Amino acid sequence: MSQIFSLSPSHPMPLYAQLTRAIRFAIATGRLRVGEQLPTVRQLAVELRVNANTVAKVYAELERSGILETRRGVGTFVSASHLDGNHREEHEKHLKELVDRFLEEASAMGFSLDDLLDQLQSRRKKEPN
Amino acid sequence: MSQIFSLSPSHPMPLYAQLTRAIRFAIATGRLRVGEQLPTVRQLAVELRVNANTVAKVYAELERSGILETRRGVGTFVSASHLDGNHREEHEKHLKELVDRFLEEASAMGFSLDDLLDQLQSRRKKEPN
DNA sequence: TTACTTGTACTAGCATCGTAGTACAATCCG
DNA sequence: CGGATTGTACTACGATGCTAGTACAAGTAA
Repeated sequence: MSQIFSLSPSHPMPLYAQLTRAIRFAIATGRLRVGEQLPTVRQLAVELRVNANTVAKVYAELERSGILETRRGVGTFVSASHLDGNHREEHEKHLKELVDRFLEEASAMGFSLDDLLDQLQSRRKKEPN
Repeated sequence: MSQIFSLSPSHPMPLYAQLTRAIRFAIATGRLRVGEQLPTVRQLAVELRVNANTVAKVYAELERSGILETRRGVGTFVSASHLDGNHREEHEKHLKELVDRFLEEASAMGFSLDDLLDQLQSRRKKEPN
């Protein structure tokens, strides 16, 4: 179990945000499965050369989001609750919010909804450009 | 010419960013037309209850982006250059970058490209929801 | 030239935020 | 019980970033 996640201290995005995103991504893509245990806060802190508190904050935040569960003295695990209907609704809401922000930013840059759709469509097959 | 732009000091987005976006938006939507003069840095600073430097920074940044032109002792104006081919290419590049960030964030949240497309498609006619 | 208007440079203060350090609390397991 | 392991609370430091203040520079117009 080496090199689970990787952080870039030089990157402008704060460490805790990088880690949050990495964990979410790992779960979303199935690299971390429901019920699986995550590394200990101290363990992960050492591996990532980061303070234990930073990891703890991330775990706590993800628990509030309902995608992790933590039991003291035992560890932190991938929760199953993010699969049920209630959380899927929340998830949908987050998608809407993300798209809202996206549209706002785009329109401030002078792009129309169709510009965005075109650009997104062009990503369907080919990665490059 | 009152209430050109409006800023929310309480909003988490910094004032300069709010103003930048507002100006870009005004130009993109035609509320500010090519060649039109913007308020003086001091004028606008007073109206928005903001320091003149804040406005100046925004004007300077927008000039670097090529969408404003400023002449000392005269004022600041909407540039015409953002219409020509060269700048349209830059603009296209920015769209790609925006979409890149968007896709990254979305995938970290577990959404697929198709999820995004669906959500965007549903915005085509109706605003609500 | 001189007074006036415009944008600009430089600085400092202030707030916010991210991270680390240290000490604490809950749980497990022998 | 008692040691070990887990997550947690609290604090403080450092860095960054935003904004304001003040003084300056460049251009205009009489």
